[in-house]
Amino acid sequence: MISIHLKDGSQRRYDHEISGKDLANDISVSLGKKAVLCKVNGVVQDLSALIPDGASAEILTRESPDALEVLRHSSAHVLAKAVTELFPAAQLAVGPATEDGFFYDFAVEEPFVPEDWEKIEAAMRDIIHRDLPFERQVWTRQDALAFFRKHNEPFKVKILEDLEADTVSVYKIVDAQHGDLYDLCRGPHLPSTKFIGDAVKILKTAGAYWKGDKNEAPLQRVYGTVWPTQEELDTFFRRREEAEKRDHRKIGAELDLFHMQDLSPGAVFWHTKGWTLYRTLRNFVRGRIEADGYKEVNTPTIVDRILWEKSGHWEKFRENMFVTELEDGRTMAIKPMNCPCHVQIFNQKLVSYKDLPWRMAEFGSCHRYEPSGALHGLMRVRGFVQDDAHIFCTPQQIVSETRRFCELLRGIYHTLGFDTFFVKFSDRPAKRAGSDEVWDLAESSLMQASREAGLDFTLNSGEGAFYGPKLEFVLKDCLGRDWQCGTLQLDFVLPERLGATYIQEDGSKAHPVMLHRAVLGSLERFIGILIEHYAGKFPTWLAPVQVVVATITEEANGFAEGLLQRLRQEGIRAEVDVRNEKISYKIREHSLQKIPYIFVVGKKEMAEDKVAIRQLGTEEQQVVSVSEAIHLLQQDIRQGRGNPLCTAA
RNA sequence: GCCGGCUUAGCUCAGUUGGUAGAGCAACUGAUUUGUAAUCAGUAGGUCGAGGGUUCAAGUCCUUCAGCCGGCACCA
Repeated sequence: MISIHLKDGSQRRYDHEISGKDLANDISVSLGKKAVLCKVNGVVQDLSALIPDGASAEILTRESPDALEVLRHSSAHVLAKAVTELFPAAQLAVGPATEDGFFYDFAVEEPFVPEDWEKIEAAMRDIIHRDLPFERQVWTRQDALAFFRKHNEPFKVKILEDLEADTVSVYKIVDAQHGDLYDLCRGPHLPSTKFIGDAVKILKTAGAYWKGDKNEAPLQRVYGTVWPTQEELDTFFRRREEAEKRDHRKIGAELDLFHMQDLSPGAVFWHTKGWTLYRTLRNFVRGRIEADGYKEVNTPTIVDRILWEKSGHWEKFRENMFVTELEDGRTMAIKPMNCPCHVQIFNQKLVSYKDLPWRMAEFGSCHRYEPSGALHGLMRVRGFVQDDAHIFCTPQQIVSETRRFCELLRGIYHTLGFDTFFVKFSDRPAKRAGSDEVWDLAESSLMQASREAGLDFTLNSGEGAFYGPKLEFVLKDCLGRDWQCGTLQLDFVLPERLGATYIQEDGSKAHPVMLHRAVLGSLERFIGILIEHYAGKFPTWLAPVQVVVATITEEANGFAEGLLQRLRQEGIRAEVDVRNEKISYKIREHSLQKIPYIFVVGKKEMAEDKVAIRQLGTEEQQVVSVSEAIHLLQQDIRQGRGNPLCTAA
């Protein structure tokens, strides 16, 4: 006996075991054929699934949020069908739903070109309109193996060979006209292709490898997106356009913040305004960490390979390091990270347990020879500065230091305009240093510390650093995109490898625990994120130029210059515009440059020792005395964070 | 690094079937002294990413390399 709760509030009871077909008929009647899926005991199923006795089931339409993944997965199957219709030689690999769409991987003789996208999309629409049923079948693994071998689908065969189950479910898109498509799949799927609807679009194609391994077969991946309604599809594209408008590479050029060029791929030429932003951000973090008990240091950029061999980086990251041979035969590496250098400072004196925790910070300039294909504006560069620090402490201090770090991080993110972030816990990777016992201890310590710090985290299995487990702090920008920035890594390995010790209370020596941590990650990347988060409209305290004094006529030039001096004396980043141009022209130009304030001065203001203030994003003006104007500006700067101009799309 | 695409003036782009480059904005010069998102006129600006090849002739076709873009892989 099961009861089904329908969306319209009514309830249906069945006193016998029923099949999805019964259910579909029944629901079709009661919901006017809108039902496409059911949720049984919280799990989304298609209507062909049997519903066990005593199950609680709920009917879903394709518009239900629970059905979104199914909608996308079914679309991936239709994509597979479209491609096999157009390219009969294509072999199917896998095709899952993604965060905002789906893809399918194919082995094809010729890579897809953009002209193919339209053909594929048209074929998909045709399949959708032909309304072909999805039919679930259960086969023995042996039958499935035989079938896919016979039909020359080697990837499906590989999947089956790796499976242990005796039976597998196979979905068939029934198509008497052009041939059925059988795909190995757990499901669930929509009842038929028409339920996918018209809000579907092929986005792009890309190269990929079977199982993501470049030693395996090369594949062509076709990406698409699909939404329950056209409106949602439109919103999706509007969002992408908004993200494109905010692209830090575009805004960086428009606002004259920085440039990059072939001469040094993956390195930044910071222009004055960008560098001002950079220094402002760095000094802000510097102030926060100094207040939190960190001691800043600075270590060499070029260091003998011996150190990197000891730390283990040479073995693991040799290919990603810039290396130089000296005349005397020594091999030096440009430092890819700061930790081994910090240990050298730690090792320069005899450290007592009383000196711990020692919070050693560095705005460390690092260089990594990243693969050319990985470079992406400021987001992934070869030369960057980390807001790095290493906390040398005792095992007993791990919890309190973790908690302390989380508070620091929360405060910094808040001031920078990010209130939402989440945490990932990454445990031991396959390739690692240190014994399993050490890893057991490190993971449990960090886990406990995270809990006690009140962190809500998700597990990111196998993604830890080679020397220890890590926490990753991922923030969300005002477009809802995720950016991994902060990190806290627990390390029992490096102190031992590099011979770091301190004297314990009983006079014996012990290796300290090392916490690697960064809040922003890389200054370069974080500025990229800030640019996109604020769309270039930085809060006043961060803005490279905070105010422009703009004159209306030449007569006011002297007054404007005087005002400029006064503003600069107050520590305000001010510029003056005395060009022979109309005021509307100047307003337009400085507004496009996202200058937070324009102080307009003409004859009237000069006579009364006043300024007309115009704030970015508003059209009103306020005429106030010069001292009041400075006060208002300083108040805004002090207020720090916040920016009403940063609105989500 | 892999797959695909792209590279023409400072920027955004156009350039027909191969016949030695064009627009808008910016820049510069002059006029204009202006009241809150573009004043007018004129001038100048290009080894068409770099190298090699095909051709009477290459921005256009072929090829090698570099960089960039979108993914993949990588990310201490």
